[in-house]
Amino acid sequence: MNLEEVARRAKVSTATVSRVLNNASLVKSTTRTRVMRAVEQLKYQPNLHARSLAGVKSRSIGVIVSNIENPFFLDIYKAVEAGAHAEGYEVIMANTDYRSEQLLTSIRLMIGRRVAGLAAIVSEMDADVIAELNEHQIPVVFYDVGAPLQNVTNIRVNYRRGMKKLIDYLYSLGHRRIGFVGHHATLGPIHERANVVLESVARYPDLVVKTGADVDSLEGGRRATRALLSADSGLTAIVCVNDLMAVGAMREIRERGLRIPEDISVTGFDNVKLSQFCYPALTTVHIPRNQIGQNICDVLILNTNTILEQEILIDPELVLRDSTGPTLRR
Amino acid sequence: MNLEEVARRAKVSTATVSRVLNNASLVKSTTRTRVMRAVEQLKYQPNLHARSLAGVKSRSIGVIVSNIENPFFLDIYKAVEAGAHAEGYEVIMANTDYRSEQLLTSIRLMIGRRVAGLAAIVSEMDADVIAELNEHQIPVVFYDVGAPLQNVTNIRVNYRRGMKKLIDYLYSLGHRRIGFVGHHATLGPIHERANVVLESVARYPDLVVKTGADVDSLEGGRRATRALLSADSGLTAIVCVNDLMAVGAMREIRERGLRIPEDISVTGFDNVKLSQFCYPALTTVHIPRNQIGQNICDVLILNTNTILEQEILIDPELVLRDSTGPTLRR
DNA sequence: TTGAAAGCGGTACCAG
DNA sequence: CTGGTACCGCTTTCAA
Repeated sequence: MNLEEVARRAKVSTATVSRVLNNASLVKSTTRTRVMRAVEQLKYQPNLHARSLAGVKSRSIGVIVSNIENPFFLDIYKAVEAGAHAEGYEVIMANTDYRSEQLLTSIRLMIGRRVAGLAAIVSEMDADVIAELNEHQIPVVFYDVGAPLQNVTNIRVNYRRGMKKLIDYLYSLGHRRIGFVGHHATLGPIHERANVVLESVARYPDLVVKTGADVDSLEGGRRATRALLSADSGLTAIVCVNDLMAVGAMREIRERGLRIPEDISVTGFDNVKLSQFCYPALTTVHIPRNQIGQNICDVLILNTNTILEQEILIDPELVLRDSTGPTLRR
Repeated sequence: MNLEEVARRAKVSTATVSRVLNNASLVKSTTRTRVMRAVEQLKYQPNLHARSLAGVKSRSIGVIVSNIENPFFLDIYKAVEAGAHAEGYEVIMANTDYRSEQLLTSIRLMIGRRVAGLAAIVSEMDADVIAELNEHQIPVVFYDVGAPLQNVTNIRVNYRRGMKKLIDYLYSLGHRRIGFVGHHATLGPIHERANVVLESVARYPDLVVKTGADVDSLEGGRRATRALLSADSGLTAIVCVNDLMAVGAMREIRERGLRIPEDISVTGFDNVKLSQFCYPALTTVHIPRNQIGQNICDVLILNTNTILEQEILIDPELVLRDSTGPTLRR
């Protein structure tokens, strides 16, 4: 089923059919309806590959995320999709599961598809990946990683500030032995969230921090917490790298017969919807996913980046709920 | 950046470059390496649109879901993706948010992309959508909807049985006033899950059922439950159409100062991971998402459907946890 | 207002 | 083993 068949049926040339379909230049209304009817009858759907090959400007952007099971990434994806659809763009999603070879594969796939722009919301990132991306013209937005470069925009959240607020708050509540639950990708020497927690030991000499990590999931949060509490039963607070893992952490704590927050406080990060619906509701730090998604669309589709090589900085704020409280233990 | 540039640099023809890239027919190893080097240096990525246009068999399948925010759909998607990747296929995802115009749009997009197969995991479905799908040759798998047709496979879960088990269990616990929380798409006259609940009134003459609905989300579950309890504070159990909404329901119940399950029992459906991590852990019905995803791949990629127009039936089983218990109220 | 034809970037068949 | 070339389906001048 192709243009030619439609053209034959409508007794016009393929050029005319094409014109009608792209409601472009003047076509006599009688021929137009004739063509429309043929299209209708044949249930013709244009071959999108041929269309993009023929040199039309690409009408799709790519979004690569580290873990689509984490609502944080899903929210950003959905925000991008909403913005893209509003401009008549399609978005192609890819998931890396924090594996950097998969990131490379995904990037190549996107390039192969000739997307108009690419957003990489990932923690794993090699220098050569960035280099490869730079070879191709394509506009890119990085979140949370990546160096400023030609035609790449960096969106970063000031995790440092967010984490600091969290730690200060816990310290003021009397917590002195804190466990940090991360996932493997957050434990590299580059990663702000874990680092801030570790560094706060310098600011508070009487503070003790233990760190643990597992995969980024409910299960992972639970396992990491189990390991942490088994190794040090004196912890009075568990700081999690994100809300998802925090919900897993709470599960483990409850299972040990401990109360939250009376025995142990728990904090998350991101402020995903789930953090309001779990029990107890989670103290966390809000990351504006919608805004991030919108920024991505602005840069990739509207080209609203007045300055290329731009950096968008977001200052996250604390959200106090019921999973944190003063220590009753010493 | 195209084949020709690579060919020129390697001093061979485009045909040869193509051969090397598709590690096909015999190519002298010295030329092969020469080509490889050119590809490497130019960081050449083949244009996938051109490639599929050139008539190679499509290496991608489409998956359309009603609500990607509901982990149930996400799990199926991921299962399909895993199976597809194992066979070297890509999967393109589309989300309808339960809107049937969006379903039509998505289907057309998939056809336009010339996917090798299409899975529609959706509740919303018009007859004309099915008809349109039937015009094109493409193999299709429906979940939960759709009539048997040429080259379409239907996967269905015996919701009837699952729901019956749930209701029987609650009845045996002493519950006589039950609220059902659905989302709009489940309240049509076609929909098994809601129907079974309604029909059970015939089996148990002293049973009273109230139904409510909202959007398929945590929030929706909460709002629907709020409406239900405001209208009838005598309900002793809330049966939810899925786990996501059940978690929302539990939130509302707690907020009213009621205990689960002492005051009100709650049930979910699907047995998503979250149902084990919420508090209290949710009594639910297990739907094997991995198996469904695998079935989809089998049919769409491996063509393991010996009989076309096949129907795969799944019998779901009850999972008892902590959100249900005997009624203490009358 | 419409048609003919030249690509777009690959693949694969046919010669050599 | 390698090159030439005819498509694949659509868009877009250029002419008529």
